[in-house]
Amino acid sequence: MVRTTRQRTAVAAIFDDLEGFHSAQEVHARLRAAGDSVGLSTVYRAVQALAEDGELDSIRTDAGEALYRRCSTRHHHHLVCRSCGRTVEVAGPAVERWADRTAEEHGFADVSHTLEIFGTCAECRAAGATVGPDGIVP
Amino acid sequence: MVRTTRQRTAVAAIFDDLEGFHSAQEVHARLRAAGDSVGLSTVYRAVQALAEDGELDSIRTDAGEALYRRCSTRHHHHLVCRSCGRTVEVAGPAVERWADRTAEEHGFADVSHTLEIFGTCAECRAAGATVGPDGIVP
DNA sequence: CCCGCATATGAGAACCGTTGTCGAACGAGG
DNA sequence: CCTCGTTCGACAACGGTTCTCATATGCGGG
Repeated sequence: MVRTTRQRTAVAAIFDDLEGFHSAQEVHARLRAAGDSVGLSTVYRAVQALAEDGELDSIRTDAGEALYRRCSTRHHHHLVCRSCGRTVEVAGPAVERWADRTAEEHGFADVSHTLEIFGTCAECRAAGATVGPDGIVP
Repeated sequence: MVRTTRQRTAVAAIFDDLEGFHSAQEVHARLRAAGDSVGLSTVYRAVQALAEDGELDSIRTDAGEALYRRCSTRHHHHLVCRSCGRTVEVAGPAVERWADRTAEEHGFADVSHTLEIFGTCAECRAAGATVGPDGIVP
């Protein structure tokens, strides 16, 4: 049986006030900062439980860190600046349809997908960030 | 300057004999088993270098482990079975164009993207893998 | 309203993939 | 060959995540 505890409620509440993706560690820090301290293990358990219940969406960074966010009803993706990290939410219904259709054509069901777009934003280019051909910032 | 050493050659060679995605640790174990021992750090460095040179493709599992495989020259994405890990390469020129155009509309340059599609393949469904709404296999 | 007990918590350790360190080995151009 | 900068590799360190286990606490039944 699943219990509704102070801690679980607190973790869920954090995501109500937050846009975008956040790590378990960040949630833990925010709770601690708010004086509503919750153990780190508990935060991990809570975000995992929420993700399993479909209340949170999760992605993994290149560094292998898991990030979560409130699952918005509208599905969208992220356009991320490699240099300053600024994020723009973009929606692409065509991409969704393409992904679902492609998967079904190969006999796959329960289809989901992850899509992230990376680039250098106008401001960072203007600021003279020299970027190599591989997008590596020296 | 980049040197061609026994170790780098050995790592690259491993991927010639292998289909699909494999972890650095697995490569290390295979080399060791073949008697052609290479240090673990070296394997990590080698796969990273190969990935940067575009010779290997990399993805990250849900568990945060990095997997690599020989990359075909054509840009493509992966359709991965959540249950058995089988991968299918899929190409979607429309998606590429959409991603580039969307990024440019927001003033981003040097655009790249990552896209992975997950689902349950026909065989795994037939094998009776009961899959929850979130794709969690019990 | 209270009990019993299964479930949840939390501090810390363990875990595991990955990355850093540094002296030794080695490849390539001279 | 020789020299020198690159690479190797054993090992330690790191960071995110998961496990452990004693303790605390919802919650349904009495």
